[in-house]
Amino acid sequence: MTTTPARPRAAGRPGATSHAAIEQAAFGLFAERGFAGTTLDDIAAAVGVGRRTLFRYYRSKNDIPWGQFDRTLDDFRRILGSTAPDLPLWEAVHHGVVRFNEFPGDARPGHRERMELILGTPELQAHSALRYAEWRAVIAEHVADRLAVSPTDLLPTTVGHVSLALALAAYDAWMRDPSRSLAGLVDEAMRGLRAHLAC
Amino acid sequence: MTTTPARPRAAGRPGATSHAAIEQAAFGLFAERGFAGTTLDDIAAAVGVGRRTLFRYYRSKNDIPWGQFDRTLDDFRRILGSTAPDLPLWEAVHHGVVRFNEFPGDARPGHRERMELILGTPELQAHSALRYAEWRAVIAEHVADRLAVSPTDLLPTTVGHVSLALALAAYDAWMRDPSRSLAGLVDEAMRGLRAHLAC
DNA sequence: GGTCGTTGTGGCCACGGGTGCCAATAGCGT
DNA sequence: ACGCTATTGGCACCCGTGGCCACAACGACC
Repeated sequence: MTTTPARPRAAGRPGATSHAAIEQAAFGLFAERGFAGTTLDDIAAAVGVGRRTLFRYYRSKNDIPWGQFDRTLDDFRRILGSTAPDLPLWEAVHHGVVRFNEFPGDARPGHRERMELILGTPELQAHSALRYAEWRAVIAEHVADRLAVSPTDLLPTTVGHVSLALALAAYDAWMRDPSRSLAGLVDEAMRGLRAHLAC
Repeated sequence: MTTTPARPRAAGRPGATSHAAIEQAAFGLFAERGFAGTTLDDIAAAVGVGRRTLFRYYRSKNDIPWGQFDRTLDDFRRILGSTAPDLPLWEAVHHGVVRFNEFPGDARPGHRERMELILGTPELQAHSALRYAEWRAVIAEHVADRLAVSPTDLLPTTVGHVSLALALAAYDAWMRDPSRSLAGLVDEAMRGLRAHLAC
């Protein structure tokens, strides 16, 4: 009889904050005092919430700059899944990576600020390895699917690692030259690699 | 008149332990109770030294499994420097990476144990990103040298990232199948990549 | 063999991230 | 009004890390 709501239904005490509110407060403080110079107490105070509560929204301090990356990975899966199946595999994957890194003009500054923080802070560089592993797995699964092999085989994991390599090289360059487009840099990195390997 | 000793001369109180002793004790405990399950107090007690002293030998707990990687990087630099200058660049780099990962038979078990720990422990996977960056820089410098460009240009950094990608894919496979040779896997990863990119 | 400079040691303390526990809270449906 | 339930947030505690500093042990030199 109940209309079986899609969402599990909202019962119990309402949340005191949101991911968006936390990230906004946190990024403000990071910009002011640096990542290491900002304590979780600072952030909690700025959000107006208990320190303990922060851990209910993010697993760790290091996770805050990444936001809800899980969702982003779902998008990535969808992008790869919608590439033309008759495109050569390497082009499909490359295309997916390029599209994944295309941001609408107004989302740019935010994304850049986020990546500057992540790529410029050693603790975060290290932590990011864990996020990258999830990203690589998405690629490996797509490659394994198209080749009908296991995602843990050498080729799918290799393509995952190499795709990440190109993306990170592009980000490195983007940090040095903000005027370039990220997608263009990923493209250029791929062209450079193919020339390097004498394709 | 003094024979101007190469080493700066040993004065002052002698060290109470050594890197080797610490690593041996630490690896034993890690194998027993896991990395996270081993505290620095445990290690210090096992070595018979104050906890504070451990930080004089390693910058952090995470650095213990990596040993003195700086030295290893010096070797790597030497290996790359001694590749034939008439070899195509990509082959020279690839060759260097392969040789860097060739271990004499008796060094194998130790190296494998070390890498199993590093690659199988999330905290260490994350921390390793910092070591990898140094490793990549060695490659980027070599490539930049041979091409007479800056090490921060897109191509050198791309080659650095991609070389690391191949090495890590090979290590992933090695973890799954210890019977394969690491060098052979790096080689196979490269062949797979070139085929993938239709070289 | 005492004194001095040098170098490594290790205890103490403070800070900050992270976790388990649990009582308090605030909406919902009945 | 009452219970149900999800969320909050305080408290205690562990552990890695770094600053500080007194102290130990050696070589050198007188």
